[in-house]
Amino acid sequence: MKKVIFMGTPIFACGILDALLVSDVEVVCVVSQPDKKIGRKQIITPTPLKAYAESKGIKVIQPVNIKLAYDELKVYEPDLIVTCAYGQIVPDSILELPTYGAINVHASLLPKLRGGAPIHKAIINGDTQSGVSIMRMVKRMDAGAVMSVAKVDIDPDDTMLMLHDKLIEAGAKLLISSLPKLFNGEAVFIEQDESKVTYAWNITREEELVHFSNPLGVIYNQMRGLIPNPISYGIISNKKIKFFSIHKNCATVSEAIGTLCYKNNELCIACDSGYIIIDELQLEGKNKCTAKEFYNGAGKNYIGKRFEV
RNA sequence: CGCGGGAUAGAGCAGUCUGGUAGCUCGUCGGGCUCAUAACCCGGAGGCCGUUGGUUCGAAUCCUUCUCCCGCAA
Repeated sequence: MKKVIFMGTPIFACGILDALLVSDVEVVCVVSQPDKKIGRKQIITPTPLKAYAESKGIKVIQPVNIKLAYDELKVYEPDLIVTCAYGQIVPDSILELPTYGAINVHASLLPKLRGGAPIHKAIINGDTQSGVSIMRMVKRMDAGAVMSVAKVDIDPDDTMLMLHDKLIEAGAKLLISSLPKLFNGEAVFIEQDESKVTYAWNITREEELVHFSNPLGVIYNQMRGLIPNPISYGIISNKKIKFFSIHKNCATVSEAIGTLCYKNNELCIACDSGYIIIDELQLEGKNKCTAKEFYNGAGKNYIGKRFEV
């Protein structure tokens, strides 16, 4: 059996690791980012991949800097390195360690959406199709030659989570079907067209703020592209409201843009060509709740007021 | 001790500043109306007001101890 070292960090990587575990290779070691302090209490939390790998009884190492892990990885005499959203640049010395080199599973149709947030950005951009790509790792981020691709359709109402799950499934299948080709030399690597490169950098705080002066479709894409993480928000009466679950309703709008209204038992926000209807939300300082709960309580005071646009 | 909001009926909240009968919108249960309803009308049940100690004739309310939740910042 071929010996594989797997590198990754978030939940997405867990699904890809699963594919390796059911395929005809031996995962000798998992590399993940160091445990980080998370949340208000700064509790040290293992990465999702670390927790998952350990539950499967796989050795996990977490170098602060991957460059320093060369000797540790070398002893495994790997045949292949597979990465997926690891989060550190892996140096050439390590990439050249395995017989078959190093490949990466990336959640976009390269050369589009290189970077750390390809799933979010695909939806925010309003794309109708995305996918996963498996490519050779090189020094530049997500820039290596591509050996296989699987396309996935994005439905108009998909959230980031829905697309995320579709891409895990597609990525897992793609990896399983790609490994044999790689090992028997049938794999064909095609360089990316550098003229068509786009980037999907990590979401910034500013990108989470909804501007209701934007077109309805833009707002809707932004909101669903950030569900369930990191979640979009608006500001009303100097309070922050996070939008956890929403849908939209195209209609003629009589209220001023950004007005919070209650119509037909639904909590909605007036936009240019329709309403964003809120199903679940969270007011700053409060717990997440349904629109109805919000309306029964504190929310009534906000009806008729306007979000900052 | 990073900054701030919060804990009141099954849920979401008001009441706290200015101490004096526990309230609102829902849900739930019962009854009524209706061809019918998640609609409407009437009625009921359901609270140690987060925890500790104090002030007071009297505390959800003022002072105090602790616990937990949330937004931000990292």
